[in-house]
Parts: sequence; C-alpha cells; structure tokens
Amino acid sequence: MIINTLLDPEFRYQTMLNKLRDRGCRMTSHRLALLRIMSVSEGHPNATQLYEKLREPFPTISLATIYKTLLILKEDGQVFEIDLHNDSHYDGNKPYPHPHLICSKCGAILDGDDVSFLNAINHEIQEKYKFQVAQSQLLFYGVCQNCQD
Amino acid sequence: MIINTLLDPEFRYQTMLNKLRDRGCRMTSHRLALLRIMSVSEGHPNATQLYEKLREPFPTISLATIYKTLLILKEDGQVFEIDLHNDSHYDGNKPYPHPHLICSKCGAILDGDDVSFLNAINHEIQEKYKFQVAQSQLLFYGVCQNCQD
DNA sequence: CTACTTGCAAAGCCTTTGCAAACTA
DNA sequence: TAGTTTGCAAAGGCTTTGCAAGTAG
Repeated sequence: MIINTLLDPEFRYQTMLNKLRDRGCRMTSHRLALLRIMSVSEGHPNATQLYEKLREPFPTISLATIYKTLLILKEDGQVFEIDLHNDSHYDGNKPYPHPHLICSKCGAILDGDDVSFLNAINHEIQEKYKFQVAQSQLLFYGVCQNCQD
Repeated sequence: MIINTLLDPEFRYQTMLNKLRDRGCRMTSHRLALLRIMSVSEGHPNATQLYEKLREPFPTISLATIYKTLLILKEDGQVFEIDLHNDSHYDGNKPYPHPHLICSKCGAILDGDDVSFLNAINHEIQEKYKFQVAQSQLLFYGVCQNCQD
C-alpha cells in the first residue's frame, strides 16, 4: 500500500499547527484537540459532531469555539468546507476541492477524489466559458454501496 | 440557431402549469406570475430576488408564498435548487442537475451545462465506488469572462 | 502582564410553520 | 360553499457576534 505523506494525519496535524503558529495564534488544549480530529477528518464531521466528540475530554468546550477555530483553519486553507444544505461539514485531511458522495440513506459522506476528468472539466470550463475556476464544490447524492443490499 | 423545444420558456411554463393542475393546485395570479419568471429563470434568482420582482405587480405578495410555491415546484421536479451557502437559487428552465459557474466578483450564476464528461463522471462514480448517483450539485467558483477585464 | 481565547447568551440570516382571513373552482 | 392559498408574525436551525472572565506566552 502506498502512503501519501501529504495526507498522513500526523503530517496534516503538524502543518495545521505551523500555520496557526505563523499566524500568531495561541495553542490551547481545545484547539490542539480539534486539530487532531481535523487532521484525520474521518467521516467529514460537522460542527455539532466535533462538539459532541470534544465534549468528552473537554466538558466545558463550546460550539462557538469550534466555529471560531474552523474559521481560522478555513482562512489558512487548512480545511475544506463541504457545503451541504444548511449543514457544513469539514475536511482537514484533504483541504482542497474534491468530489464528495453523499448517501441519502445512511448519510455517509465519502471522498470521491479518485475520479478522473476533474482536471479535464476545469480545463474545459476555462476554454468553453472563459471562466477562471478557483474553487469547486462537487456533490453527488445517491446510495452508497453498503446501503444497496 | 437551434431552438431546444424542451427549454423554450413557453413550453416550460405550460409544463409547470400542467404539473400543478394534476396535483390539484389552485392557480392564483401570484402563482402564475411566479411560474412565468421561473420558466425563464434568467440569472437563477433566489427567493428574495423573486420577491422583489413580484412585488411590483403584486405589492401584497409575501416571501412565504414564494417559498411555498417553490417547494411544490421542487417536489414535482419542475425546479432545480442551486445550493449556494445559505442562499438557495432556483432554475426552472433547466430543472435537472447541471453545473453552475459562480462569479465571485459580480455574483453571476452561469449555466455550465455544455461541459462534456458529465455522463462519464457519473458512470465512473458508479463503477469505481459502486455508488448510485441520483442527484448532483456541481458548483465552480471563480471569475467570469466579463470580470476578467 | 498583555493580548488572545473562551463560554455564554443574544443576535443574524434564511427558511418554514401556524393560523385566521381571503380566495379559487 | 368547501377546501386551498395567502400574508403575517413567530418559530426553527445553523452560524456568528459581543463581552466579561480566563489563559497562553
């Protein structure tokens, strides 16, 4: 199995940490814990799910703190926001635009970054519409493999 | 220039009308006016923009009525909802999933339905992830041609 | 010590809902 | 006339903000 260093959770964690330090941010225990979770982004949690997960080790943590830290990470390009309808989820492991597959049965959010054509599409949009693509949000809704049985 | 009958505003208007009739809906002047606008969907308006546009001929119309009618049209598959962050826009002229290009300078929402690869991508997602795609939301953010000068 | 961060509660924003009055068929 | 639709205002759900108290460096 090939390991992509750039997507290694430990590497992601250090990268985020350095970005926040460069910014002059102070590292609190809550922030470090959030960075740990975001560096993996298993299942692409939303703010509430992060809140629930962090409340066990840090019972006094607040949703506001989570939103504030996520905002900083977004501004630094260290987290990709998945824009579901009225429900933002976050990917800190692959903090760049990539497709996501959303299962309408179990709610799972799967990465679809192995899809080819992505560069081709961006290029075609540039050529055909003279539109300079800077970001994208590619969401596919349907039924995942597990829910098809 | 080739005219696609299915996308002709008059045809779209009649189709929407029939769908609502089949459903047993009563046709009020407000609804008819909204259908007229949606059958074109010029610029892909959001609820507030529809409200502003309809308030001239119908000063007493309310935002709630617009949302309620849009909901019916969505349920009948007669309108495609473009899910921008906290700001839904609506396409009643092409009421099926297709890409949209959003200009971050002027805010324009352009159709990107001439992009090829779309069927190919859906197919690849099916094959590679065994994920059955039912809907999609393909948003490309960037700078439109007009704003590049 | 100083400036940044936190938690709480309140406010914002878009959208939906409840309900009596108005209206379509 | 019967049942749907309307407008209004209030409520909902997610996210942001203001501020005094707490904390990192």
